[in-house]
Amino acid sequence: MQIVSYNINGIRSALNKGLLNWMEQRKADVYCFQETKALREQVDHSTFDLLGYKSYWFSAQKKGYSGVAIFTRHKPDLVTYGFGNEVYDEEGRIVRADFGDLSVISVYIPSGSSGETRQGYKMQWLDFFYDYIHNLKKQNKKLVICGDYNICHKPIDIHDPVGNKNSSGFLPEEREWMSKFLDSGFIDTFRLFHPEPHQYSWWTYRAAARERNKGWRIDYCVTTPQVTVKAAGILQQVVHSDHCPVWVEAE
DNA sequence: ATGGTCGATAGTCGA
Repeated sequence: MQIVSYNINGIRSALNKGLLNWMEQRKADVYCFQETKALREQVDHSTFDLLGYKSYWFSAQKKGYSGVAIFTRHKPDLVTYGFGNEVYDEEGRIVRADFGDLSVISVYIPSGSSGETRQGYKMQWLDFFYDYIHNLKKQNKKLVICGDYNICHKPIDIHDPVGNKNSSGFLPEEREWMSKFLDSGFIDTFRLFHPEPHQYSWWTYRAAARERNKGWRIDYCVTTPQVTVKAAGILQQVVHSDHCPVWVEAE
């Protein structure tokens, strides 16, 4: 299965920029979207239907904010919306679809960029997410955890590691969490195939960052070792958002 | 230190 992860920064905006045409050409089996910023009923589904995609949405309680969705050409055996936790589910940040023994997750990890309060929330959220994934891993051995992690793991993953040493998304405690998470039995599939630098998935809209490739790699397709991973990549030329899509070919 | 740019929304707020 080809699985694409893409923070689309508002699905209605991305649709206006040609998201559907791109999906039709790409023909991925599963699209994991983050930051849909809409309710399911705010989007016209007729063209998605024609393309053969069904979608499963988990939106935030707050209008126009956050939200994740999975679009798939294959009918899932099971879909779960959120963690099943009242507090951590308010912002619509995780949805999961199971295809046979393969569990595919679309996750949008909180940003801490707006200040200390949100940074604190992010770190708490990360601890909760870690436990959720480890519990899930006991039952479902084959996990593909796609999404916007809002963390650059290593200096190679950011254009200016020195200048950003105090920036949310590249703080030591966030990078340590990412190391702890991966070391606990998960694979950053992109790095498995691509050791080269300057490979990013997000650029600020400010200061022409994207054309100068002043970016961050914060979007990941992470798997358990039980998943057979044939290839992985970043689609930097695809522009409907301040992020670009990342993908993995997984069985 | 500030502001630079977006999307969704109706205030500004969050990223």
